[in-house]
This record gives sequence, structure tokens and C-alpha cells, in this order.
Amino acid sequence: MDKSPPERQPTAREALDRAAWIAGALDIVAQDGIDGLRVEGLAKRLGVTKGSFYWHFKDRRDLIDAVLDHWRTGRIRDIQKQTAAAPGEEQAALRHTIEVYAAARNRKGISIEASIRLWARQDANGLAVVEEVDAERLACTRRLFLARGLPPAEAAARSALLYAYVFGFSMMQCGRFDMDTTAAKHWISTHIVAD
Amino acid sequence: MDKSPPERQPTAREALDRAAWIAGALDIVAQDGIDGLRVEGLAKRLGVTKGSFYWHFKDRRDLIDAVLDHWRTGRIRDIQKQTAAAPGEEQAALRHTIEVYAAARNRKGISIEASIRLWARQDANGLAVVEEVDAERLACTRRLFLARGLPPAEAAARSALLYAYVFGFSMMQCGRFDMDTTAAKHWISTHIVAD
DNA sequence: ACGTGGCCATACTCATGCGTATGTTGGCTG
DNA sequence: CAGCCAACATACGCATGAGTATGGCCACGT
Repeated sequence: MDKSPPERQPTAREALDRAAWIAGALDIVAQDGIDGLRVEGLAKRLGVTKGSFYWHFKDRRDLIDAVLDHWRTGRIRDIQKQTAAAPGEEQAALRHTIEVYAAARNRKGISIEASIRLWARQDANGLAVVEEVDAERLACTRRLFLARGLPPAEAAARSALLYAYVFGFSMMQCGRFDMDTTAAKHWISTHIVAD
Repeated sequence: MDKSPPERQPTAREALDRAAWIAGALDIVAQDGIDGLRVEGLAKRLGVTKGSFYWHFKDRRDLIDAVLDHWRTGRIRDIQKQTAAAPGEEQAALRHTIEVYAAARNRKGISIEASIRLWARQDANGLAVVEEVDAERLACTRRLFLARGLPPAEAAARSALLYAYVFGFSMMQCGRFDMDTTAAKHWISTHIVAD
């Protein structure tokens, strides 16, 4: 992970680094899944050849692990940022989280998550990453419910429900647009968050 | 679709037919996704070679379409069966549907559905099949809500919520077992179905 | 100016997998 | 029992894609 090429000093020269490869890889993952992530195809998309890839990465697996790690840290940072709330503002933070995660997240992010999740079923590293993200998301929302004074068991149950809803809607919206999400979101806000 | 080998009469001979290939294909799809469905691998699993496959199927795409069609009819038949309710028993039917679809559905079925859904993002036929199944599931549960006297808009919203919940939990349970689903299911029953 | 090393291209090998062409077998009918 | 045909097996061509080996280019320091 931390064995990136020996600290290339930031010159004016525009060369590819690991981050650029990972960014391109995420585009492909969003479109074709992790199975569709081929090093030659990725190289062509970046305008270079395989020779460049194997200078930055040990092999294809190295790239996948880097993508997983990037996704994991990004998702954890995002949920922590979205659920940050000043004392007393926990309820608003919950509504904000619903709004952000159920709608604003673009198709690409949903596609990436679905691809990683599906692929993680047959990969130990991927499964660990997904479970880490799930745990963090549940913990963050649970924290908000707890701050509202709910008993631990109910806070855990509601955070799980919230997660299930958001995740389910994310999946269903993939390819469809005629679903009335505003009514559903409102229902969630009034029945899970409040009450 | 209807061009299966010219009506082989049911002899005592045990040979492979399209159904056997599709069944084996579903096992592979559940494990490795549709991308992992390779004809040579499937043939090896069935104890034969490719020569047999290309007698029963035109090509790999023919198999995939057959798998999609089989999954579609099976899912539609299942939701219609599970949501069948005598007049006045609609509420019980809804609870039964939740119970069946949120828990009893084994990991294999969930994996197959997730694989097909993910793959459908980049395939027109797959997308059409998924949308058909979604539409039928939503229609069946919506029918139950309507029978309970709810106005059309609310019946649609609740069926969507129900679907999102079931689907979200199905996804989350894939690889985890420490989640308290009974409490969540009970919450759903009392807040979405009843109230 | 000259070498050094970072970054990439080229050119291979090898494995996998689709599709096809053709050979082979075992049971059925006439 | 001769022949036929369904249901395979075998063997091939071909494309894709991983990984390696090696050569080239250009910026930089000395």
C-alpha cells in the first residue's frame, strides 16, 4: 500500500500516478464491474499501455486492493462527514443523511458500491472492506439515534432499518426513474427518524 | 426459446436437457455472477464437454437468455403465489410475504438476484427482465394494500417501501449473520403493513 | 555533455474461453 | 441386424488478457 514509487517530487511534468490509475479504474468498475476491470482496457482509457501499469502496480490484484482501499476510506470519511452534528441537531443530521444517501448519490457511486458488494461475495479482502463500511455507517447513524435519547436496542434497529431502506432504494433506482422517491423519503423521515 | 431439440420423448435414458443446463448455470451465477458463467466450466460441472452444450444451445448468449427467462417466470410465479390472499386476509398475506422474502429466501436466491441485477445494468434483455419482475412484485403487494382500503397513492408508496426494505436487508445479510432481523421485521410489520 | 533513473512502449509467452468442425457411441426403429 | 439419429467427445482456430522482458525517451543532477 505504502510502497508507491519512491516519492516522486511534484514536477511540472504530468505523469500518471497511482491515484490516476485508481480514478480510471473506478470509472470502469462503475460501468462493467470489477470483473470488467482489465489492465489493458484501463491503460487504453488512460492513453498509455500495459508497460506503464506494471510500473505502478505489482499486478492486477494490487490495483484491485488499491481500489478497495480507496473506496473504503472514501466511504468512511463520507459517512462521518454527513453524520457530523452539533448537539441537539441530531435529527436534522439524520434527515440530511437520508437526503444525501438516498438521492444525491449519483448512479456512478451506486454502481461502484453494487459492483464491489457483489464481487466481495467471493473475495476475502473485498468482504472485509464492505463489512468495515457497513459497520461504520451503522455506527454513525446509531450514534445519532442514541444522542436523541433512544435506548441502544432501538437505536441499533432504526439504524439498520434506515440502512436497509437507503440501500434498497439505491438498488431499485438503478435504471429506473418513474418511482416516486420523494414520498418514500418523506415517509422514512417521519416514521423512522421522528416519532 | 421454443426451438428446443425436436421433442425428445421421455425415455428411461438420463441425458441432459436444457433444464439441467439452466439449473447448473444458476449455481454458477449464484457463486460467480453472470460474468463467471463460462460454458466450459459449466460443462465440466455437469460432467460433459462443450460439444454437449452447443447441441442444446446456440451460443453462450442463448444460455444467458434462457437463464433470464427461467428466473423471470420463477420470480413472477413466486410473488403471485406468496401474495395470494382470500378476501379479508390481505394483512396476513402481507406479513407472510415479508417473512418469506426477508428471511426464508436463501443465500443462493439472493446471490442470483444480485448478480442478475448488477449484470442487467449493461444488458438490455437483462434490464427488461428485472423491470418486469420489479413491476410484478410492486403490483402484487400494491394490490394487497389496495384491498385493505388504502388510497392508490399510499398503496403504491407502501409497496415501494416494503420492496426497498426487503431488498436492502437481503443485500446486507449477504455475508453477515449478526444482524437482528427479527426486531426489524417486526418493526416493518407494525409500521408499514399495519398502522 | 553525460550518465542515471523514472516512466512508458514494444514484443513476446502463456492461459483461458468462445465457437466450429468433425468423429464416436449407444439406443431405437424398420 | 442395418442404419439412423440424438447426444455427446475431440480437436482445432481464434480472440482476449495477464504477466514479463527489454528497449527507448526525456528530465535531472553533476
